Order: sequence, then structure tokens, then C-alpha cells
Amino acid sequence: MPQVKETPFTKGGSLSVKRSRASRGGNLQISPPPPLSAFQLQSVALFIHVFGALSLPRSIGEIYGLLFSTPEPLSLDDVQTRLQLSRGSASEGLRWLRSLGAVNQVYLPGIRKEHFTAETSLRKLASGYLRDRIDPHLENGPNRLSILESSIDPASASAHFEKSRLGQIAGWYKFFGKVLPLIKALAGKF
Amino acid sequence: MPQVKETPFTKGGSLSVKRSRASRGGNLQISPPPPLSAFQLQSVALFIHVFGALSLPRSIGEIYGLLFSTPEPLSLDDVQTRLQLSRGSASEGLRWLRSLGAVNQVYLPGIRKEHFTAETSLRKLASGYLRDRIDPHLENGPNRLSILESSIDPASASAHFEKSRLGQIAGWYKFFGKVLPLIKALAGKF
DNA sequence: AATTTTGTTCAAAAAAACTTGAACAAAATT
DNA sequence: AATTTTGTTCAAGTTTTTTTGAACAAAATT
Repeated sequence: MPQVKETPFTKGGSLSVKRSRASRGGNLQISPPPPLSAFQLQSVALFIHVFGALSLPRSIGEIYGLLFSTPEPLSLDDVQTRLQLSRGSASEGLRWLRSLGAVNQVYLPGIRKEHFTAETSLRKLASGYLRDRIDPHLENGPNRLSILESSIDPASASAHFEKSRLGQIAGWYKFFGKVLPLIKALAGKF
Repeated sequence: MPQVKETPFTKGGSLSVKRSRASRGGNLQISPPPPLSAFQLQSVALFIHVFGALSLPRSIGEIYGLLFSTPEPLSLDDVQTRLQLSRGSASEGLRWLRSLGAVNQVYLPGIRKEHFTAETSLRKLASGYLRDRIDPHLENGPNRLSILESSIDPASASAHFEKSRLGQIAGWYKFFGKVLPLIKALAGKF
């Protein structure tokens, strides 16, 4: 049954990082990754947990946690080296966070690399999450309902029961149709 | 990056079941599993999808979908044979659903096996889910916040920034503390 | 009290999700 | 236009989650 992972990083006091290495291309000279501050480490742990509650992968929590706890915008490379994760994870994780609106792209004058910061507005975070992860399911609702409806044989003995179940589901969709906008609106006030 | 599985069962028209067998103990005589009606099959598909949106396992969606679409209470064995899943999955899935309050236990006079029906009250479903899967994280909030707070070195240059982040998170917790009860209350009206 | 029925548990197997890193593409610099 | 820098993609590898099924436990029936 479903549950949230518990790892060294997630537990209160742990202050070290534990992943296997990746060093760019043929780069022989690796500058030592800048160690994370206590605040950064705790933030990363916190967000691994929070994102885990939504069944999102660890790397996403790590990345958001790092950006959240760092005043300056960070580049892909910064994220990769500081969290010791692969380029692939860093890239895809950042992209996912960006698409959700949880991470902002910052253009620094005179610097080529793209840089990123954490979006902290609850309104943007909530509406991004709902838009990307929940709304699509609701939009499918009417379609799914009609498929279900067409599977009822009106002549059968169970037709009455089945129609009442159908009504039930319709009510649920209505509920979410009302509640989600409400949540988005309320999030704007925090 | 995170996504929802797409399987034969999940797609619109598929009307067959596809899992490897399990037949009780040394039972040589297997009665053929009663085939699911079109309505049941579509319901199962629907709930696999809905539960999948919450990253819950397929078997949970199947079980709830079957109970939802069946007028009579079903026993563990009924569930197992009709969905062609293992005893273990059926047992654990039912237990999980029961603990959430999404499935009700029904005692049928004169019948030994426990029987189950789907709970369809939105209020009970929503509050069960929130209670089991979300509330625990919020209860941890204050604790996590204080850990984070204690990781700030007040003398450091970044202390100001870090404190503002801390305030941010505190605001988020407050938001959820307000919104969750509201959702539960609203669910009662549907 | 032996047997049968019913339900749970958990180690091992299977499936799904996540991560890695090397190959590729695109853009900027030399 | 060659080279370097930066970023993405995706097949293969790893880890985690889910499922299976056989062993066990508990209760009821014979």
C-alpha cells in the first residue's frame, strides 16, 4: 500500500550528501562542490518530504529545496554539483518545476548560463500544481461520464442502481469544479 | 518526472482482464470467475484512473471500482476472483480502503464471510483521505519549522533571507490549516 | 479435537518509476 | 567555421513500489 519513503536525507539531523558522481565530459579538473549550509540541508530535507507527500520524486524536492534556501539564482550546473545529482535529473527536474511555475528563470546580464530561483508565491504554486496535475483529470470528466453512461443497458435489472451511481460521480465532479477555483482564490490571499 | 501510468485497462474500450492466476490452496475445482458487466468494467477503468491521479496503486482502484459498481456486498473471495488478483493484494487493498473509510464492512446474517460495499459519501471519502494522507504532514509542520529555524545562524549574512523564507513556510502551513477544514465542510454539502 | 473455512502476513518476483551518463543539438565564442 | 559552452534526450541501470502466493493464524464447523 502507498506510503512515503524514509531516507537518510529525510531524517532530522543528517547533514551529508550521498550520491554517486557525475563530472562533465572530459573535465579532469573538478572544483569541489560548495558544501550546503545547515539551512540549505534542512530545507532540502523538508521539501523532499513535502514533495514526497504528493508522490513526487526525491530529486524534484531536492532541487526546489536548494533553490528555496539560496538567495542567489543558481544555474543548472550549480544545482547539479551542489546536490550531486546527474545532469539528466537536474535538467528534467528543473524543467518540470519550471513548467509547474515553481521555479523562475532569471536572466543575469552578461552571464550565459540560465539561472533559476524558487517561486514562493502560494497562489502561483497552488494554481500551477492544480492546473498541471488535477485539472486535466477534471476536464476528462464529462467524457468519462458519458462512456460510463453508455455502458448501462436501460433494460437490465441493474440499470436503476447504475444510474444512481452515475449521478453520484457527476456530483463529485461538480464538487471539484467548485472547490478547485475556491482553493486557487484563497491561495491568493496568503 | 512524475506521471500517471497508462495501461490496457485504462483505455476507453478494452473489455478484458489480464493478470496471471491465483487459485486457492489445493483446490482442483475452480468455478469460472463471473464476468464483469460493461458498467463494472468501465467503473473499474474509471477508478484506476482516479486513484492513479493520486498515485495510488492500480489494485486499489480496481477494488474500489468493482465495489462501487456492484449493488450487492462482495466478499474478499468475490473481489479476488472477479478481478483476478492475488489474495494478498485483495486483502491489503481492502484493508487500506477500509482504513480510509472508502469501503464499508457489512455483516450479512447467517453468512460467515465478511462482505464489503463502497462508501460513496463525498464527505467521508474526502475527510478520510485528508485525515490519513495529508493531515499527518501538517501535524509535523511545527516540528519541522522549528528544526529549520534552529539551523539559522543569526550572526550570518544570510540570516535575514533565511528568516523570511521561514516566514513564508509558516504562511503555507497556515493556509493549509484553514483550507483543509473548509474542504471537509464543503464536501459535506455534496 | 480434527478439519475446514476465512483472512492476514511477508519474502520473493515482477513491474513501474527514477536516475544516470553518454550522445546529441543549439547557441555562443574564438 | 571550428571549438567551446550550455542544455536536452533517452537507453540502460538502479531503486522503489506493487503484486504474488505460500505459510501461518484464528475462528467456526464437523
